[in-house]
Amino acid sequence: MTTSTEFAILGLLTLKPMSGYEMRQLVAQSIGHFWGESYGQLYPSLKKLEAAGLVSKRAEEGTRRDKLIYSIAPAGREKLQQWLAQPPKPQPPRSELLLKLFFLTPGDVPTQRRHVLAARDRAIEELKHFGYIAEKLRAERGDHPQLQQWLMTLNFGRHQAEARVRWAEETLETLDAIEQRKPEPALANEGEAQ
Amino acid sequence: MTTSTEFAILGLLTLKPMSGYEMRQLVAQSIGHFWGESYGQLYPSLKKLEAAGLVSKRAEEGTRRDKLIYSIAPAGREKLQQWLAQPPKPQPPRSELLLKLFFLTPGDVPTQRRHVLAARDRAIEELKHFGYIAEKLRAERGDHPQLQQWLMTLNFGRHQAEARVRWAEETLETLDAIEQRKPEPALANEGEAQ
DNA sequence: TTTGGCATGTAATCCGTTACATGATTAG
DNA sequence: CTAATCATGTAACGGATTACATGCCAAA
Repeated sequence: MTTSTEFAILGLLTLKPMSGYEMRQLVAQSIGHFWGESYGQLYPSLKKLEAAGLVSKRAEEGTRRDKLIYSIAPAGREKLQQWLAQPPKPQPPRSELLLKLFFLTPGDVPTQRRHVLAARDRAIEELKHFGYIAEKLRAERGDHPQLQQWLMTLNFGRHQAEARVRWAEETLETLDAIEQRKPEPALANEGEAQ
Repeated sequence: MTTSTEFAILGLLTLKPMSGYEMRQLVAQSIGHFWGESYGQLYPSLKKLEAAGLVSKRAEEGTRRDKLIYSIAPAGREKLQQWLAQPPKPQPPRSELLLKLFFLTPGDVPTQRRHVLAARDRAIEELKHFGYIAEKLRAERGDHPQLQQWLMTLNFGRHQAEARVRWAEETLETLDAIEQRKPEPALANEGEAQ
């Protein structure tokens, strides 16, 4: 069986032959916003792929420690193509943010606000980041045949982030309205004037 | 150590005492769009929570097999409150859809279209579902103190789904434009008329 | 009578991160 | 000299799903 991590590796190797170390770097820069891979996953997977004849390895001696450069083999290309054509399986969602908002005490509006605000700020940061990457791609790789696809995935992230900002702003208004309705959570030393 | 699954359980038990089986059902209906739990996770976690004194168990004999009803203990409530106030940790994203779009052959626009279209349809379905749930909640639980929070989490899902629809529509246009630019992938028996 | 829902649980397995181990090279 | 980066790997652990095992009751 071939896992999605292994297919991700095969995909990366269609860009160019590279080492496990380079892969990790490239993942972080290019597909980091929708995919992650750790060394603990990469190196064993590369061994498996080599054993299965889907990639080939050669050593490149450099000034530092020798690199092990992997290339995708014809069999690997074929398997990858088949996989790419299959309908992607949706990953099960798991949002601690929503879990916390769902279960917080209704009266504890301040904590709800804090969480929503933090989420909004994160989304805004992401938005900036996406804009920056898109710029850079268009400038430096404007001729690459896969540029459109890269921009598609970036756009996905952008739309998602924009949605989170809108949601957060809307939710903050709701929370404000709630706080207006019951101004004070009845502290012990208040309401004495009455 | 207490995991997020265990906190989810504690959260559920603030709604009402219930059995592991009921939890599974309730999760699927209420927080299913942002959280999942399986029996293989629930039952062992309940044991752990009971051993830690965070929940209490009693048997309820009914007409069917005896149910084991769990309630949240004061210590559990306290731990939960602390956890709810901590900033939620974002889950690492992993989207097979984007991975496939990223690595597909640039010329293979039909497959890209298929994936994007399927994603759009799924998002539209979700949208309907969210609308239905929101209606139902407002109608049947219009008085519940946590209604606003439930609607917040639903709204999150709605915004995300709307964003996916927008993204898909935009992307489909891009793909159409690409297909226009190179009308035919040069099939063997075409262009003969020339 | 047999299917499906109620009900609890365990075992196998997968997928993934983190920490650890090692060691060379380079920049400050 | 020392911290960071390059570079490869393993081991431990964690978190979660799936499949399996069991069995009762109700409805078709």
